[in-house]
Amino acid sequence: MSTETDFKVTDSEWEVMRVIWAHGKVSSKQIIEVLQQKMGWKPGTTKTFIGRLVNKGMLDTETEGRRYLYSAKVGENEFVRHSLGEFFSHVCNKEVGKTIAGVLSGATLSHQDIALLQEVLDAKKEHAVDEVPCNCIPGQCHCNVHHH
Amino acid sequence: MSTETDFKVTDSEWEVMRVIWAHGKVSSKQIIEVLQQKMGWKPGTTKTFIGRLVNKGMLDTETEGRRYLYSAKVGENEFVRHSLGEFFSHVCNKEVGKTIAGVLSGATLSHQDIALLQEVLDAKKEHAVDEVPCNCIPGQCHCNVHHH
DNA sequence: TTCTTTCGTTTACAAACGTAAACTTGAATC
DNA sequence: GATTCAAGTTTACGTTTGTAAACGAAAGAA
Repeated sequence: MSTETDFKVTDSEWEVMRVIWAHGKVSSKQIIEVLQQKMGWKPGTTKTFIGRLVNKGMLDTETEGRRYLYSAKVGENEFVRHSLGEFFSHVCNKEVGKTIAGVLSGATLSHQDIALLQEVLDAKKEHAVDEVPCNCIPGQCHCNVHHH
Repeated sequence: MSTETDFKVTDSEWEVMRVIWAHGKVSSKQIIEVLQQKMGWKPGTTKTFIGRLVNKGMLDTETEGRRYLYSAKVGENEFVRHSLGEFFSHVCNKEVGKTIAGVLSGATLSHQDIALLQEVLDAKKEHAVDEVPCNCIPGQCHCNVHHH
């Protein structure tokens, strides 16, 4: 029963979050409907995830008569950004650029996206370094293998 | 005891994988050492994770005398790319560009990285679309909320 | 050859997760 | 008012994960 937002949700819970983010404020009934469609979940299943998300402190609840209206305590963008950051903690800093280039090349992008990316990239050009320092411990990445 | 590579590892197992990728081919002793350092894991803990990775079909084992030398069945890049793809399955296609721009702006990049990214971006410019189609089901993203 | 070290395998066990039914309680209906 | 419905809460239960000790067998040391 932590009151803290620990920012850690499972894949299933993420499905629930997306419905909530999409609506902003939504009843369990609606969440259940959407996920019954997409995931084939029984109402009870969705109820469990909603409950767990409330416990994890990811959701705010607003009483509407007898029922609750759920809303997210953390915005979707912020959440995605945070999770991506966690993801990249598994990757050597030296590789981040290439990794991003990888996703980029696989993504479908609009002209607007490209303009935005170009902008960000241009800004980056200003502070580019000659070599990104490796942030891994010895033995956990190629930059720093302890060859016996 | 699946023999299939299911490409799904936990955070802890990922730590083990990184050591293996870094070395290419490595003994459990070395893995244990590295992770005792980084994670403070007891040898038994690391052994468990190695065993589970073998079961999951993520590792190849080569007998060297009595011991094993472990190596990854899947390359780190391929794996990271795959995992990132899974990650983005939680995000509306429409948002992918902005999301990438987000990580990009937070990353430390080398001149080389930037050159590569510029290249990829330029290539993307050719096939940019006017609007990225939303790939979400109704009710799970802003593009497609079912307003009652 | 016996003792000890080493390394893979088994077993352990609590917490988290996926999946869901059962229960409770206030509300709406007959 | 009794019955039914709807929604949140409890309980359930098998699997996965985190964390590790115990065990067994082979290899090296004495």
